[in-house]
Amino acid sequence: MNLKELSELLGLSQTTVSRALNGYPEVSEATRQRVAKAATEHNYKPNNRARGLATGRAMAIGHVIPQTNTHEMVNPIFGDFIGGAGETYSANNYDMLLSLVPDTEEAQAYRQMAARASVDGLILHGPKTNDDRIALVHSLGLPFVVHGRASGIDQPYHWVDVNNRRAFERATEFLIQLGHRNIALLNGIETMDFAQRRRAGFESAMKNAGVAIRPDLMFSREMTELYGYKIATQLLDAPVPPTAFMVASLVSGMGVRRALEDRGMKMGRDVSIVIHDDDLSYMPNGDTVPMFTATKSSVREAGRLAAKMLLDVIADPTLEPQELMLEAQLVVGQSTGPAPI
Amino acid sequence: MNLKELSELLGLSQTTVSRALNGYPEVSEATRQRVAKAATEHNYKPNNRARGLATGRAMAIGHVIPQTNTHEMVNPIFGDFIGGAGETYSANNYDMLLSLVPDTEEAQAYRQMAARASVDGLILHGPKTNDDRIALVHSLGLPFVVHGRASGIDQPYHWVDVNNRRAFERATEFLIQLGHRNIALLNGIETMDFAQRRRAGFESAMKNAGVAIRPDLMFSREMTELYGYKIATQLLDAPVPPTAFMVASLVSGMGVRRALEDRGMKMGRDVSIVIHDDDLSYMPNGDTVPMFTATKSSVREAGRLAAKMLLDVIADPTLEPQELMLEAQLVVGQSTGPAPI
DNA sequence: TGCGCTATCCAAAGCGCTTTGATTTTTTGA
DNA sequence: TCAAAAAATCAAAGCGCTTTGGATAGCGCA
Repeated sequence: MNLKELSELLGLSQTTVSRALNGYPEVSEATRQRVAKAATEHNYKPNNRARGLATGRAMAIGHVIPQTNTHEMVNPIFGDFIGGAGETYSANNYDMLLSLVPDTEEAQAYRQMAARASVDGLILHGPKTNDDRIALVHSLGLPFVVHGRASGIDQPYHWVDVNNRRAFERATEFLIQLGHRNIALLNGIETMDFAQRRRAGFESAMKNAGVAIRPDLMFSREMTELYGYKIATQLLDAPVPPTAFMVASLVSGMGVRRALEDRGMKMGRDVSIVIHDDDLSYMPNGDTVPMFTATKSSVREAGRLAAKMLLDVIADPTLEPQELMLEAQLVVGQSTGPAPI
Repeated sequence: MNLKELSELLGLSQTTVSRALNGYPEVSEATRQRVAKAATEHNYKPNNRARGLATGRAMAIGHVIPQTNTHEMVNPIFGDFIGGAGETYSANNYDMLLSLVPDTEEAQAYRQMAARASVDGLILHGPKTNDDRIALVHSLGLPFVVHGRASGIDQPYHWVDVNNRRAFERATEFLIQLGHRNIALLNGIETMDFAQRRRAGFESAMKNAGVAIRPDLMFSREMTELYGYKIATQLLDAPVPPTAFMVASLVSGMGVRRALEDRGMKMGRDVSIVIHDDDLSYMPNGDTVPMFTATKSSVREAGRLAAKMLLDVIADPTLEPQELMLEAQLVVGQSTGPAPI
C-alpha cells in the first residue's frame, strides 16, 4: 500500500492525502479524519526512503562503534547508553543507525554516513585526548553531540559528560577524611579523556589535603576483573601496602575484593574500596545498602540527554554550543571504613 | 556532490557513471577508471535513500530491542551479539537499524519497519515459548533469523542457537561424576525459551544418573549478582545444603561465591559451582585457568553467524529453513572439585 | 561499399514521497 | 447579488538514484 494507491482509494489527490497525514492546516477536518481512518485500516506507513528523498531528512541518527579486535571495553557502557538514546529516538520517530567497524575504518564510517546522507546527526562515543574525530565530524557538516569531552580541542562543540574529575576528587576526599593516606588508584586506560580527568581529580584531592602521592600506587589499564585482582594482590604484599583503593569500575573492584578475601581481609574494615559505578542497569551494585561505596552516574540517563540534545541541535542548527555536565553521586556502601591504625 | 554533478563534470551521462561505479560490463575500462578516480577525488558516495528507492533494497537490517522499564537483562548479551552481527553487516555494506522500544510497542515496531520498507530483513532476539512475534514477522513477509529457538511454533524458520540443553546436561553430568548429588539449579527466567532448555538438560542428566531432583533446589529468576547471593545464602543454611550449584550466568555465579566466602567456605573444595558463561568479551572469566568451571559459548560469534545467515536468506529468499546449532564448550576451572564426604 | 555485429554510451522513465504554484469551491461582506 | 477573500483541493515538479530501451560508432567481412 503506497500513497498513490491510498489516494486513489479515497478519490483524493496524493497532495491532499499527504497533507492530511502530516497535519498541514489546508485540509478540512472531515477529510483528515477520513484519510486517517483509511491509513490505519490499510496499515499505510509512508516509505521512509521516499520521504527522506523528498524532505532531505533521514530521520535517523548515526552511532559509530569502533571495534578493536581484542576486547571491546566500551561495550557494557555503550549498551546502556544506546538504551537511553534509543528511548529518546523512538519517542521522536527517529531511527538509530549503528555502524560497527574495525577501529582502523572509523573515520571512513563517518565520511560514508555523511556522503550517503543516511543520517541527520551523529553521536560520538568515548573521546580521547586531542581526538581528531571531532575535527573530522565537524568538517562533514553534520550536527553532532559528543558523549564525554576531549581536551585539546579548540573549536566548541556540543557535549554531555559526567563530571569525572569532581567525582574522583570527592571520593578521594572522603577516603582521606576516613584517615586513609596510602591510597591506590586503579584507573582505566588514560588515552581516554575521562580517565585523565579522573586521575586529575584524585591528584587534586591528595594535593589539597597535603597527602603525598605515591606513583607506585597508580595504575592505568583496561578495566577487567583480573586487572583489579592482580594489582591488588601485588600491592597488598608490598612493604607499605595501601589501606584504600580508588577503582574506576565495578568489575575491577570485584577483582580487588577477591584479592582481599584471598588474604582473609575484610573489605571496609582492613581495606577500603571506592569504585566508580556507571550504574549499569543489569548489574546492580547490591541491595538497599550497596556492597561498594561508589561514585554513581547513570549511563542510560546520559544517553537520553545526549540524544535529546542532538535532536534539539538538528531542529535548530544555529544553536549555541550546548554543554551539559552531570554530577555523579557519592553513595556510601559497605566497602569503606576508617583507616586501620 | 551527486550523480548529476559528477556526470556533468566528466562529460558523461548519469547512466554511464552509475554503471561504471556499480561494475556493469557495458562500460569501457578506460571510462571506468576515469569515473572511479573522479568519484574518489570528490568523495562521491551514492545517496543511500535515492539508491534504495530505485532498487527497492534498503541495505539495512533491523533489530528491535524491547525495553522493560525495569532492568534490561538481555542487555550485555545483546551488546555482544550486535557487535558480532555488525561486523558481518559492515563487511557486506549493510547498515544496522536499531529500534529500542517499550516492550508493549514491540509488535508495532516490527510492523513499522516493514511498512516503511526501511530494512531488508530482521533479527529476532530472545524468543520465548510460543513466541507470537515469530508469526507476526512471518506475516510481514520480511526475511528474518531468530537468535534462539521458540518451542511451540509449527512453521519452520531460520535460526541460530546454542545447544543450551546439551550444555547443561553435560555440565550436570560432570558434577554428578564428581560425586555431587545435591545440586542446586539457579536458572534464568523460564519464560525465555533457552532457560527452559537449560532446565531440561539439567533434569535429563539427573534422571539418567538416577539422582533425585529436589525441587527445593531449583530457582528461576532474573540473573543478577544479588539473586545468586541470596539464594545461595538461604540454601547453604538449609538442613541439607547443596554441594554444588549450576548457575546460568557469570554474574549470579559471583553472587554465589560471595555467599560462600561469607561463610568461610572455599569454592571448588567445600562447594562446587558451574556457570554458564556467555563469554562476553569485556568480562573474561579469569586468566589462563578460569576462575569458574563454565559452559562457554561466544555470543559474538553467534551474532556473526546469524547475520551471515540472514544476508544469505535475503540474497536467496527461496532458501530452505536454515538451522544452525552451536555447541557450547565445557571448560574446567577452579570452581569445581569432588563432592566433600 | 555496405551490412550486421558488438562495444559504448545515452535519454528518459520510474521508485514513493513532499511541496510549489495553481485551480476550484465555498464563504464573506457590502 | 456578486466580486473578493478564504478554504480546500489538485497537477506536476523534483529529490538522486537505477534501469529499460534505444542510439551511435567502430569493426570485420563479403
